[in-house]
Amino acid sequence: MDGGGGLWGAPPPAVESLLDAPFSDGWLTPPPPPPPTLSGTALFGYPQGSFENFHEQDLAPLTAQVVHAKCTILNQAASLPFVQMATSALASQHASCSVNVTPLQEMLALQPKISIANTGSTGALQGLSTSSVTLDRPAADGYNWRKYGQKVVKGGECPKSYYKCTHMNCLVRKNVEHSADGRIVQIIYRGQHTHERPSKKRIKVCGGLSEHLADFSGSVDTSIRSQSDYQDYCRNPIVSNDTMVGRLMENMEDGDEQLAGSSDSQQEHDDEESTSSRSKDYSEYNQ
DNA sequence: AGCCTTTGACCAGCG
DNA sequence: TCGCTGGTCAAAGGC
Repeated sequence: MDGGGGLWGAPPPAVESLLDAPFSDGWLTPPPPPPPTLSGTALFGYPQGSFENFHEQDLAPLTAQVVHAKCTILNQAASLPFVQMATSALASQHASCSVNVTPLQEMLALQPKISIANTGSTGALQGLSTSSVTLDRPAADGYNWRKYGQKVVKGGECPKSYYKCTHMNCLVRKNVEHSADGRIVQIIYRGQHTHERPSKKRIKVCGGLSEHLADFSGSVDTSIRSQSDYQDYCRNPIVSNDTMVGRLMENMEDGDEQLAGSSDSQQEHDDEESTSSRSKDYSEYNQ
C-alpha cells in the first residue's frame, strides 16, 4: 500500500491551476473528453445514502420540485448565448467576493440542496416547496464514481466523501464536502477525465429526467463551488418563467443533443437509443 | 459476479 | 518530535 497523502506518483493537478480553465470553454466548446453531466433525478429529497435503491414511486412526490428546480437552468443551457450571458451575470454579481462561476451542471447538482425558501420572490422557484431538499450523488456529473473514503473534517462538522472515477486508467477524483445538515457545500474535482463520458445506459440514475439533465455538460476541470454561490444564484435567477416546465418537456421531447452540444457521435447514438425510454420516464414522473 | 459503500487504519504534510 | 488533519487504502459487507 502506498497509503497516505503522497499517493500521486506525479503531483495531481493543483486545484488552483485547473480553475484557470475558463468556465465557458467547458460549456460552449466542449473538449474532446466530453464534460461530465448531471444525472440527478434520484438525488432529490433524500438524505445522503444509497440512491441506487430508489424507486420511481419514491421519487414521484418530488417530481414537481425537481422539474421546477431545474427548469431555470435548463432554459439557460438551451441557449448558448444565454449561457454566456448568465455566466457574465453571475460573474458580475459575485465580483466583490471572488466567486468562481459555477458550471450549470454543478448548479443542477446542488441547487436542489439549497433551501428553496431562500429564493424568496425570485419567480423561477416561486411556489416550490419551502423545504430544503438534499442531494448527494457521486454520479451526478455523468461519470461513474466509486467512493473510496469518507472523513469527518473541520471539527466534525463537515463529512467529506472521496470519490474516484471508475473508468480504467482515469485518475480523476472528486471530493464532496457536506455541511452539518447534509448539504453539499463544496465539490472539488481533481484531474481531468481521460475518457469519454460513459454511456447513459451505464450511468446509474433513477429516471429519464436525470438522464436528460445529464446532457448539460459542465467543465471537467477541477473546480470548487460553494453553496453560497448557488444561494446567490437563486436570489438572482437569470430566468423566471412559469412556462419553463413546459419548455423543459419540449426539450425532453426534442431530444437532448441540441442541449448537450456534444459532437461525440457515440454519445449521440446513445442518446438516440435512450430517447424513447427517457420519454417514458418523463411521462411517468409527470403523471 | 461485479460493483458499490462503509469504515477503520495507515500515511504524509504541517504547525 | 509530536499531535492534528486530510487523503487514501483495503477488507468486509450489501445490493
